[in-house]
Amino acid sequence: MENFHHIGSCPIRDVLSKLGDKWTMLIMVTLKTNGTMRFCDIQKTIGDISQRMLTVTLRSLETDGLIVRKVYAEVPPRVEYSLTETGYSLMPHIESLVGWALEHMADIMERRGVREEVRS
Amino acid sequence: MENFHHIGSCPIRDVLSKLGDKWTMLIMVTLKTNGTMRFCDIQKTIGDISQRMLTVTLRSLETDGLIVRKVYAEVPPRVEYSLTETGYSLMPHIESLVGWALEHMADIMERRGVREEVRS
DNA sequence: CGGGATCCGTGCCGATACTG
DNA sequence: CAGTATCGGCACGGATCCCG
Repeated sequence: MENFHHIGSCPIRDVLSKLGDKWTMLIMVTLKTNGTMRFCDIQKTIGDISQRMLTVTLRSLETDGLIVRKVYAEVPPRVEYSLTETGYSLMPHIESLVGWALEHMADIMERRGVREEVRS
Repeated sequence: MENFHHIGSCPIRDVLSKLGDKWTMLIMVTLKTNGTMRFCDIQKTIGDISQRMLTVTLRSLETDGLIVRKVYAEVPPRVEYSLTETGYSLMPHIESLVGWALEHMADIMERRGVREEVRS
């Protein structure tokens, strides 16, 4: 853990720019939990993701080699997504982070004041 | 690791909304590496963070109880920041994620094509 | 069913100027 | 030194329409 930043590339910036967006982690956790899934099922599981963002994020994950996209030549079309080995190797670290969140997020929310209300 | 999402709060969304922004993790890693630091030193270490974003992010981290802010009644003013116990407890999980990034980011960058060039 | 293309609002963040 | 205040760009992401 050196002082990476400031020169070329920084692993913190890299990992955050890839996985720090609104939907990437949610999709990967969903795929890890449910295994291979179809486009529509992922969308229904997450619930409030738009078609556009699901497509965009899936494409990005596929490009990065974290998920695989498998198209079946049928009508109606069927496309299935699943984690790659690399994608799978990321999950323990995420779960570790989620574990921390489950322990401390209640306190953090309380400090910050829950008077932000519903807002949505 | 259940299907948290869609109802009330989701630990993934929580943790990402708190730590997923551009500077939070960088500041925490900096503080973990260097220990107690002054405002100006943090800024110089990170290099390209603006005064505004450093202030805003530090305040947010303080509110969440991840760092402590200690003001000394001197002239010129001196303010020191350091990780709290809670903040410290987060770092191993981050380092674990950074470790993963160091192993796989090169491949990911290669896949994505480094033809995005410099851009900055 | 599983997208692609387009338009557009919001909010993050940077730049700048000023202060105790 | 360590901020606060204000303005504004621009990218992220939502809504909508269309297609094979």
